[in-house]
Amino acid sequence: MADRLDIIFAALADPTRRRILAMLLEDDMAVTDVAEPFEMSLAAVSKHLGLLGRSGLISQEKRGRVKWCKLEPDALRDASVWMQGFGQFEPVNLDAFERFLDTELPTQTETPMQKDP
Amino acid sequence: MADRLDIIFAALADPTRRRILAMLLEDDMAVTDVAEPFEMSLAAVSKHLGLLGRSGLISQEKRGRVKWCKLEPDALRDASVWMQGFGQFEPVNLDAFERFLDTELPTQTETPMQKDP
DNA sequence: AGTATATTCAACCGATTGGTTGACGATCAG
DNA sequence: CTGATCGTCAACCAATCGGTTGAATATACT
Repeated sequence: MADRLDIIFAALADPTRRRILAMLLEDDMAVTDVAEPFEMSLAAVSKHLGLLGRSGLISQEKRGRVKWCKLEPDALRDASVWMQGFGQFEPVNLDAFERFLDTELPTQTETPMQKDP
Repeated sequence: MADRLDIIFAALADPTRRRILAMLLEDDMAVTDVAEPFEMSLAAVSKHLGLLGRSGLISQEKRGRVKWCKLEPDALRDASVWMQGFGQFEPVNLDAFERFLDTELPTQTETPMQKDP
């Protein structure tokens, strides 16, 4: 019964999940690496990833014993279109985007993943 | 503790609330008139409106005994900017907007409000 | 084979959500 | 004043959410 938009917006309504999406914006990641910077159990993050997967915002592909998580920005298009329906505001704002990156990827002082030696 | 984006996305995650927003896109409305097309109690719709008000997506102004609800599309800008951060997709798509109007304002066969005699 | 790593599953918990109902305070009309 | 209308409040309910823990499964390493 739950509409696709219901699921997408609900998925976006959690800061942990938004942070995960922002992390995946930079690169595909394994579940364990996604979980590393969060102060919660791996199982909790796994649940978040499951929800994101069901919403279509990410895809997950298991290779060997590690499950790779990949951002699927297309899934945001529906939600974006819906919001643009109210859009008296301008489409893209690069300044705002830079602030967005600063805000959503705050203290990336430690590098949880090692892909660039 | 809940971030502004949390509240906005959570507000958008409910089909009743999205439909209310789409209704208010056409015109300001009183609470009772907003509630009319929904198959739920007035109190339930009042709660939805309260949540939308707290999220900033609408404003409410009481004039006499009727409380007028007004869309505040500016509040969507934060969320929109956040989503545009993932935006490989084009900013505005008018075709999609037309489909959006068809989908979100489905059977407007009856006119719940009488403002145009 | 045996052990370590990656991930999920299942049961549980407290808090929140979306809905109901009935009572209630304002405000308007007669 | 009386009565109808507008809207919220309070208490309740079932379902979902975000988290925990411990066990289970599957793959890799040696």
